[in-house]
Amino acid sequence: MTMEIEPNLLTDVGRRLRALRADQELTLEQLARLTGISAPALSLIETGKRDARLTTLAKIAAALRVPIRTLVEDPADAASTGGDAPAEGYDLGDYL
Amino acid sequence: MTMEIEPNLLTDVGRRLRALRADQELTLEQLARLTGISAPALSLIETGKRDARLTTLAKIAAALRVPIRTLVEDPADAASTGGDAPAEGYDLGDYL
DNA sequence: CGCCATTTTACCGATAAGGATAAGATGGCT
DNA sequence: AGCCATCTTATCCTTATCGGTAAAATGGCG
Repeated sequence: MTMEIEPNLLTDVGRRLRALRADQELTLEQLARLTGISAPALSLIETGKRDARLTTLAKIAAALRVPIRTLVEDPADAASTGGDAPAEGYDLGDYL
Repeated sequence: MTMEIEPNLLTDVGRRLRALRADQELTLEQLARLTGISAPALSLIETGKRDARLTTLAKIAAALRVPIRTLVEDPADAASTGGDAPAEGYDLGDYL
């Protein structure tokens, strides 16, 4: 029951990224020039095979003119989480 | 006015992370055990000296029980961006 | 079918992430 | 002042990102 880091995180981010790029009708080559990130690297990220760094995601988000949040999080999930509240009330016991 | 990749992105993320950790009164050591990320690595991220990978941020967010968005984006900025709309209407000309 | 754009995969080299450990800072406390 | 917890910085090591290039899939379209 040890909640392990959502194995499809990278796949989901990749799917969203590809959808956004498709919306703006950009090729990997074009997005590569806009971001300074090579097309092969973008391909790996879109297919969920690469664990991109934060600044890499930021460059992509900037080029696509969307907030980073759009790449990183499922909009539906963002609503369910309520707002921003730290969740509170769960004790770590003496595990620490 | 050419918005260049926000040079203080890492610093901002670090500040938010440290604030969240302080709220839950966790030491770097404790967060390190919760995330599997070493305390020195966490320190570098919090001080904006390290460009963490997406899965690293995800592990931290999970341990702190907040959505990744909370670490990555300023809540004020999230409001100003409107919602999620791709911004549209800006032509790349024949730059591509 | 062949061509061509787009994407994927595979290599290379440089740079950086991340764990481990240990050594300095920093700060609070008696 | 000393002690102690916490945080920072430094070093070494393994592994991964990322750009570049080139080669292989993939997919239209005539």
